Amino acid sequence: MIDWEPDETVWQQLYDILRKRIESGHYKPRMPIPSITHLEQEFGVARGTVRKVLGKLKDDGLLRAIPGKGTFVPPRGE
Amino acid sequence: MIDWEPDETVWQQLYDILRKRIESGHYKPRMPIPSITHLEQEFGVARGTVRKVLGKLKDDGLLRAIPGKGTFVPPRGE
DNA sequence: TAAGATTTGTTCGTATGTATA
DNA sequence: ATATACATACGAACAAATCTT
Repeated sequence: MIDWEPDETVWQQLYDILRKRIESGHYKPRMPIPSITHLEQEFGVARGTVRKVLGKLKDDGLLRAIPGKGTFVPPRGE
Repeated sequence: MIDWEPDETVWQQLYDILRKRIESGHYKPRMPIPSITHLEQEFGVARGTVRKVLGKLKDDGLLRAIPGKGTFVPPRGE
């Protein structure tokens, strides 16, 4: 999934992948996405890289994190 | 704060600034100073530059870093 | 009530690559 | 060539919130 001889950086590629999963409905509103630890393992990247991407998606309003619970796709319009 | 057409290098200027903050008591003993990430943002410099300066202040005995916790001003005499 | 597991959040430590002067 | 400075990316430890047993 991640290209290790990249035109784009790792975090940019991961951003694109997760954004598509949200916008395509693969990750559904009101549902938690996989945990940071799970995403690290799924994509073989470091925690910091995952957190950087999730931070940007939060800035975009596409995700909302709740400490101790998980990271959610907000319901539409909220 | 940082002069971008410098007589001194960026890291030297940052060293002077942080040293003054420690010696003036602006950063107090037993208290953590702002994180590396915070200092990056406060001064608009790169992580490597902050780490270079903190490394020198540690060599001087003016700071002590504890992984996962923070970077502290040691109590006097310790 | 207490203890453990899970999850997000934060921190320092380290390495590599690129660009510039 | 060397030093400066930036960005990226890795790892590890610590902390706090939440939930379950």
